[in-house]
Amino acid sequence: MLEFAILGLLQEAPMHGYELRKELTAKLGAIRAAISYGSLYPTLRRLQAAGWITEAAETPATAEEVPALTSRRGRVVYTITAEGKERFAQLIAQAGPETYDDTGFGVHFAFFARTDQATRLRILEGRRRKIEERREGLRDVLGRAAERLDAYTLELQRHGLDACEREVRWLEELIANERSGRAPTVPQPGTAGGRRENDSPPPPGESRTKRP
Amino acid sequence: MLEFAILGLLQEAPMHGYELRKELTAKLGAIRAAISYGSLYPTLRRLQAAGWITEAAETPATAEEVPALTSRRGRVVYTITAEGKERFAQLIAQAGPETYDDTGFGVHFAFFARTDQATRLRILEGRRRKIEERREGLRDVLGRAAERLDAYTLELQRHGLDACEREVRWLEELIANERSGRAPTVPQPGTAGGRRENDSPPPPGESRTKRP
DNA sequence: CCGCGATGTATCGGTCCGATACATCGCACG
DNA sequence: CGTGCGATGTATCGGACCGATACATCGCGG
Repeated sequence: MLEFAILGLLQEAPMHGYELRKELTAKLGAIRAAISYGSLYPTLRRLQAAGWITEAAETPATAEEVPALTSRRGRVVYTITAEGKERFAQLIAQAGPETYDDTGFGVHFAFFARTDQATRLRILEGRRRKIEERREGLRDVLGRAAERLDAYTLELQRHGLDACEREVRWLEELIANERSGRAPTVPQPGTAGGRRENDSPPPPGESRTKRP
Repeated sequence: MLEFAILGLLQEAPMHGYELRKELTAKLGAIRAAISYGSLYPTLRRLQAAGWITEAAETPATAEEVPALTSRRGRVVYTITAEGKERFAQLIAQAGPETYDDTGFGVHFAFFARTDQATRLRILEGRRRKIEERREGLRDVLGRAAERLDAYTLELQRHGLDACEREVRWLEELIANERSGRAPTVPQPGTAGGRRENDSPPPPGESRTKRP
């Protein structure tokens, strides 16, 4: 998961670790708290060893020398390689079961702008299926095993069930949107939120095959 | 977290691993998928080493012998000890930061029936605070950094923000309920669930008269 | 009689987290 | 003028938890 997110982010710009974490936190803030350095740095090292990214110590630039004295520990800037981009595309294409759990889906969704429509659709439907299963499980418990559980546990299940139903509806909207027309956002029916100039999406297809 | 949940469950009845997992899945189904055996068994071993639980191989009962031949691997039944109950009470009392993250809160909430009202209130308020912070973070991103993010990422944030607002409202209700009156459930107008002598939660624990 | 799904115990490698350590920089406050 | 403090920045270590896997028994239907 982290590998996927890092590869995705580095396609937008080279970054150093701290920056990467901030961007990651901003982009994934809705689904997970904050990436830990204890996973970030080892993963960066792993990616580098695999050849997906390269790391380069930031040079003091035009400043002649003065490397002595406090031996300033320079920031390490990571850049994605061609193989890394390939790897990212491959990770998008193959959707394993982990693609549909909470974190996996969230991360994939966050990079939908770099995902082709067919894959988007596939992931959305897989996620819906998974949530529907969870929903059925909760309904079962609330129906059949209700008297075995205490009031607090039941309340928790009810809240979870509600969240499931809500997410299924959200996914339905996204799927419908994705199928007919390629609008990326769900139009908010109730709350008339301003800015409707957003209906024309920036991603007409994924790859802005950027020319270097 | 797993330690907490196991200790809590084993206070209701002794169980073997498979059963434990099923009960755990039923009780926590709203917040996490399913406990893996890869964490369950090592944790049981750890708890046993610490003296919180004891394990006993299920004897073939009255069946004289026949231990030979296929050497049936008996089920291992785990029972909580007095020290284990003490440990559980201690884990309830001390609320660290992990008590308020998604999983931690869910597990604590699932055992609210064994938690005193003051602690329940403290946990609910801590959780609310945490969710409010997450909500503010999302609002910030949606407000200030909106143009830096693509439409899909924004939609994800919106959905997350909605979930936060909903959870805060849910917590508010629970807190209000907890404060005035000791009703364990949000007043569900429709379902008149019998037994209202339940207003005093079972702190003495020990309810299920399990008879082998 | 044979497979297959449920029951049941257990390990291994790997991902990720939380705590911790250490170092630099700019700025507000006394 | 210094002094501390929060943001920036890199990095490691132990531990929690997961997913895959292995193996064994049991009842049931084909």
